[in-house]
Amino acid sequence: MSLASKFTINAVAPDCGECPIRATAICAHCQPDELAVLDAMKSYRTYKKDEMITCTGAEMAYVGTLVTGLASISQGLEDGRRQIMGILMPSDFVGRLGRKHSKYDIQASAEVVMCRFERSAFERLFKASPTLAPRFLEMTMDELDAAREWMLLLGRKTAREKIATLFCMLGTKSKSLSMNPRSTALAFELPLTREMLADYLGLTIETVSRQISALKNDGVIIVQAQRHIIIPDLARLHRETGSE
Amino acid sequence: MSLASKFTINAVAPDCGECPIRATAICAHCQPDELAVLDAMKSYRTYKKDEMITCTGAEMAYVGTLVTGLASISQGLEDGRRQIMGILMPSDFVGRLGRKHSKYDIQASAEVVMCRFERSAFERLFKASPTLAPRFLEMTMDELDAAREWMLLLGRKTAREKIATLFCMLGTKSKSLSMNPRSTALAFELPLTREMLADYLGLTIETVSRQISALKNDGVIIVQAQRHIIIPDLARLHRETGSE
DNA sequence: AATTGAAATTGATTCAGATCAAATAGCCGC
DNA sequence: GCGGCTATTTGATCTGAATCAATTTCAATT
Repeated sequence: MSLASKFTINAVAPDCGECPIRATAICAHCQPDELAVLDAMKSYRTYKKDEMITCTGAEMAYVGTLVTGLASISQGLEDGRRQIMGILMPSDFVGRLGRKHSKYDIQASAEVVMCRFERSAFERLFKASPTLAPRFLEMTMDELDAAREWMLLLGRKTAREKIATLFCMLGTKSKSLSMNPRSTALAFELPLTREMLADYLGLTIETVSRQISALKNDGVIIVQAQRHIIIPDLARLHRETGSE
Repeated sequence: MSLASKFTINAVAPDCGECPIRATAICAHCQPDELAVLDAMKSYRTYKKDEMITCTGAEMAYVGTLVTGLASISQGLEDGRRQIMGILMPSDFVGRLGRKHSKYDIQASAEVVMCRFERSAFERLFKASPTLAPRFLEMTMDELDAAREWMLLLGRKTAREKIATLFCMLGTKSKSLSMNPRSTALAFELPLTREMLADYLGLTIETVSRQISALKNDGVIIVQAQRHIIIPDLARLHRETGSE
């Protein structure tokens, strides 16, 4: 059986030892005994693209880790304006401990597999565990740093700088994952629609589209098939971000 | 000796039992034995108005709690644009555990007294303590929620809504502290200059000033002596925030 | 009370990004 | 390969907030 079918089709929870995000999720530092407890508690669930994982005010029966796919955390104003506060990627944790009702909308933007734990049971284990809390704290502090970096972007950067900053981040991430980190040119697949980009960057889709075109025309990026972005020179792109 | 002179003039650390923020700071849940350790470790330091408590890239020898006064956490773009990511008030914690160098500028906006701990010693105690980490996690999650709420404000609210949202928050806080929470009218002292308001809300000082004047002309707020704000009707102000 | 300097307001104008409105490009099922 | 989608790009115009430019207010000092 392929990994993909194991994780996305059957939604049968495989052994934690085979989990692709074992080293980076909330369970990263768990010892075998704790892992066995989590293993027994967990259940997998698949969410289709665009399905809501939770929404503002809803009771959260489960917390858990995003195993595969992509999701957004967002908040809306009732007139339709929406701001995405974060993009959830594999190994990110979903659910705020100690809170019964969600403050945010969390929506799958691609098919998602979650490794879920019943919330109150998880909270009990969390209190007793020597490894879960430190890892969770670390992850929460990283999220806080990311949120603050985004506040600078939302409050003070121009539309062009916003796009450049996001592409620079995605490029840097793809570089760190790539085989050949010495090469200056690099590429990545944009996992977000123009609408999500707009809601993430505090812009409209039209402005997003125009600024991507402008960066393309200026040779800072190469756009292939709308979603495939090539960065010929990351340092050049970085100079467009307004930072440092 | 008055409390004020104890905390702001001599900067001699008083006993934790007398500390005005004992119940809400990171030490809130400490038992007497732990408190004694913290008591022995702590030192007080005063920062003058506008003094930098730390700045981006600087090594943080100390972490600690803001006891009195007010400070801002901010990040700047080298062309002078600046975004305030948070306002630190008494009982807020300063310093990110596990990080040697500050990512942010932290500046006193009024005379500040900090209750400080040598960073590495505090981190050692933190790992061993049964009460510090849960409290710190709780505080960090609250900061993350606040940051995300601010992302919605920065990315999607109009200038008028931004001002209304901040005033509504300050008004609500002052109401919860007030003697007479039943009264609909309430007042507070704005602790921020127009420049800080602008850097916090992602606006210019001119726009801040214009929108405050507009809310005043529309009877939503009453402004006395530039910094003293009266809210005749909190529900009316809330309707201007764009939320809910 | 007069002086001074910073903080805040107000006015005139500009401009970046939003809004309104087509046109074009991909994509899926048939 | 052909409709019928939806996503995206591009164009024209409008507008909210920024910028530029004076005042005015206030607080501190003399």
